[in-house]
Amino acid sequence: MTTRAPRRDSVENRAGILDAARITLATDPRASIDVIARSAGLSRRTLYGHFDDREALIRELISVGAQRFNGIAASVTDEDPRIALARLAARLWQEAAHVQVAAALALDEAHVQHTADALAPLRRTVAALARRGQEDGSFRTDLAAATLARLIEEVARTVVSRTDAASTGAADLAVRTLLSIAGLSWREADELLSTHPEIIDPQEVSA
Amino acid sequence: MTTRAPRRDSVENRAGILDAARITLATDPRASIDVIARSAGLSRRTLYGHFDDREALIRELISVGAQRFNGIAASVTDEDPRIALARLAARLWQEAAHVQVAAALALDEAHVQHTADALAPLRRTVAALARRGQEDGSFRTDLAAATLARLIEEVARTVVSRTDAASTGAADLAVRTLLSIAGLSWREADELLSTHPEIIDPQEVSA
DNA sequence: GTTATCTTGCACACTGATGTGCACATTACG
DNA sequence: CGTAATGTGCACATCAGTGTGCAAGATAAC
Repeated sequence: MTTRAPRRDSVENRAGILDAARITLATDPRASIDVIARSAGLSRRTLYGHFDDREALIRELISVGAQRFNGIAASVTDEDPRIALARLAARLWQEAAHVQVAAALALDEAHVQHTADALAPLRRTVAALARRGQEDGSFRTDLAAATLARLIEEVARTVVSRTDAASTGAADLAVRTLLSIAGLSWREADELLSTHPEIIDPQEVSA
Repeated sequence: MTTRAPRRDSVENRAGILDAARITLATDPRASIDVIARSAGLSRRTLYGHFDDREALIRELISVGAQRFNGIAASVTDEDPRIALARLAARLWQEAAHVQVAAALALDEAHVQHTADALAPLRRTVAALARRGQEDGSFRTDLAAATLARLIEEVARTVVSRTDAASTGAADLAVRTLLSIAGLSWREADELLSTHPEIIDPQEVSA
């Protein structure tokens, strides 16, 4: 009665489905199961062997993605809220492939709740950042901290989902936009990014 | 063979359907024909008497809304690009009821093209504004004019569609956000709005 | 090489939505 | 009032998508 180990191809296929779903749903959040399965090189029937439901597939996608995000949020420890925000935006941007689905699914009425729950840690990070930024005078204070945090989230989602991730300078644009929203003048943001070039292009550290 | 004049109730019902569609689709861009018809107090069958198609209904919705928008864009004639942008944002915001559908439909893959075409004049206005703002040094110059214009559009759409239009200060938030995106520091935006309170609250002119 | 595990195609039942035809009732218009 | 124009309910055909059952074939694990 000793259960056999799961087959290698099976495990790969499951991962393949998640990849395909990530890519496909980023463009069209309501792509059919068939399209997803085909784009993973599998049959629709097989997909149902790996996931009970469309729901199940999407929930897993969200959960896995959210973990990634929350991990990134936790990894940003800069004292200066301006730098922290910039770095957070840049790191999330590097995860573009993963971010886009999240951005698309976050608007889907059916998954709003799950997404919100899964991203709670990230949201807390942003909220704390907004508060700190206001306290030390580097962020705008014409909006309540909560409002500012919300605004940052929404604009981040927009920039991520409505920008061609491949285009050059996209990460730069995203970071600058968020700093503007936080209340920095564009010159200030510009100066900040000149002083810390590694934020946008991590490879430049040693250059 | 002389055709009779169209019945009054018929005309009213047609308008009622458009209203209902505007309200319903703003929340859920893929609401069914049945839901729209019912919410207009009519039967699904009747709706098909007024519009050939779901397509036809939506296209008319977009066309009518776009005319409104373009009209507003044309009405903003301030010399100062900062004030022009603020006023444009505020006026569009007052049209919240109409704006929300447009914002929702603009993302719908099936109608992107039509929406884009219909809103071309508004888009041109924004583009010109971005250019002028950069030339006279009041807007940011770290982004190309075209990029800035695009960014303004996208953020505007986000703010409009993701804000509770009824909440107090929502218009204020929208205007401030767009000025930030344009490159103004929040203090500058704050000062601008203090100097021109009529931008956000047109009733205050005589107060 | 056996065998359990996977994949596949096909048929099927089900659902929600679209668009149409038609007969009947209702109502505004002249 | 008479009539054309509208609204309504119902049946129907169609379509796309979901999820399941099953038998046959392929293949990785042991």
